[in-house]
Amino acid sequence: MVSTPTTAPLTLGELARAAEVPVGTVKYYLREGLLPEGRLRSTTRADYDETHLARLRLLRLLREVGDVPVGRLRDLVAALEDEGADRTHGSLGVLAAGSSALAGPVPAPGPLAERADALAGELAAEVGWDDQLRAAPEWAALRAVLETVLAWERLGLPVASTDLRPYVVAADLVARHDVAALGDLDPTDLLTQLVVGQVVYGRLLEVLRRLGEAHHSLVRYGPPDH
Amino acid sequence: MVSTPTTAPLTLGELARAAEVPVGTVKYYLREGLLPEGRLRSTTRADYDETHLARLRLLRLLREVGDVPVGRLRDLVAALEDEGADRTHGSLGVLAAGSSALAGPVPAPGPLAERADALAGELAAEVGWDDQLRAAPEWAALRAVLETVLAWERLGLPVASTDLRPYVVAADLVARHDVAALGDLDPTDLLTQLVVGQVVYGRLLEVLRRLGEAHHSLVRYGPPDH
DNA sequence: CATGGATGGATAGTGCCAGTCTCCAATCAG
DNA sequence: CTGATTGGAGACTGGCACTATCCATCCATG
Repeated sequence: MVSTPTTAPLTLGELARAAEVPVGTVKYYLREGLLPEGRLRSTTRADYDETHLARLRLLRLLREVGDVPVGRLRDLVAALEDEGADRTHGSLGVLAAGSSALAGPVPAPGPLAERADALAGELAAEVGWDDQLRAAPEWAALRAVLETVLAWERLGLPVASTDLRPYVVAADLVARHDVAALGDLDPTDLLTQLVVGQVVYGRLLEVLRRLGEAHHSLVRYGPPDH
Repeated sequence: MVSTPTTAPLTLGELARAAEVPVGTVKYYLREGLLPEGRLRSTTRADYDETHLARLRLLRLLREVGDVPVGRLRDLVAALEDEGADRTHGSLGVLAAGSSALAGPVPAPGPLAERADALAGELAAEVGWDDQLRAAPEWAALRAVLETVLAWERLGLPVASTDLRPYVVAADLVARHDVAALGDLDPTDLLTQLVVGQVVYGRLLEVLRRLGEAHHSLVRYGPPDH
């Protein structure tokens, strides 16, 4: 259950230094339960190992690159840990838990829920996504976003499923690749990989899109006539 | 320069009600300069028009859907306004200004900058993006993200340009569509449209990606064996 | 015409978040 | 031996995005 450390144990200070994080922050994460406690060797000495270091690095990555709030990190850590304990869920269960921990709570359905849901259905059909997904929390998240989009329709946002097609196609392309890239790891590492991928490559996609827009504007409007 | 209002003027309270925002918040935006002042009609009466309403709605959308911090909204507003005044930039100029206001400041290059830059070059070549882009702020943003990705390479993140290909392809697909969808509006509206699109469809892309991952996990791992 | 409830404007205060600081007694390293 | 570190608990900070409170008008209504 507890994997055997293969390297020399670290003190809190060393741990902090190794991850390039202030000691105070590490203490804070410990307090918040984001980082499991070290094995206490005396009143003033506790041992941490490379699993702590990996966890700490993960936490920092998610905070710095992904701006993931500490509260959501806690949910994520919960998913990570009760995976270790409880194996009743398959890989999909872990992934689902982790993914929805990252996504956070979904706003309640509003007045446009119906239309949003129908639109979501059209979009999913566009790329042949499974109908079972309608029960997933991700579906609810999609519905929520589509509601906002619909609310803005009257102000000029295009919203027909054909207007949105490129987004689903792009998402499907990326998602297919993401899942294919998941190695055949044990569920915990798999979850880590998924989360990191979602956050880091999410940022990547964002900046690539912006750069792409810059390129295509250049093509359409010509170089700046300063 | 100042477009003529076509509807009856609003008082601050009416403006707030129309946008479903607390009056206090509107006052706050006024203070922060996010919203231009109304035309003062007496000590206790100022008139606002539908341009104020549109602006206010835009601000709320960006904050609520996009989590855009108020500071960046200020930059955005600056881009919006000095577009009105100063026409020396073409459409591209406006778009660039708005886009980088949204993106925020780019972190300084680190030790991996060289490799990141080379990688960025390979990615751009993959989809035939213009070389001039190397000078754009978006390029620097891409470099910054790639640096983080590279920093995580040793911990298992794949990073070869072939691994990243799907992301660029998807980004190009979306960006091409985004730019094509920009109407032939005057520059200010164009900028608004770009910004809204970047934020709203950015969220959309995010949730679609998650849903797509759920679908493809389902395909790969089968339904949950609860 | 009086008057109660806005309104514009200025200033101060709130709640939350993510750390950071300060102490402390215990203990380790030189 | 002794000065620096450590783990641990608590209080404190700074930034952000609002809210709340005041106040001197002012306007709309009866």
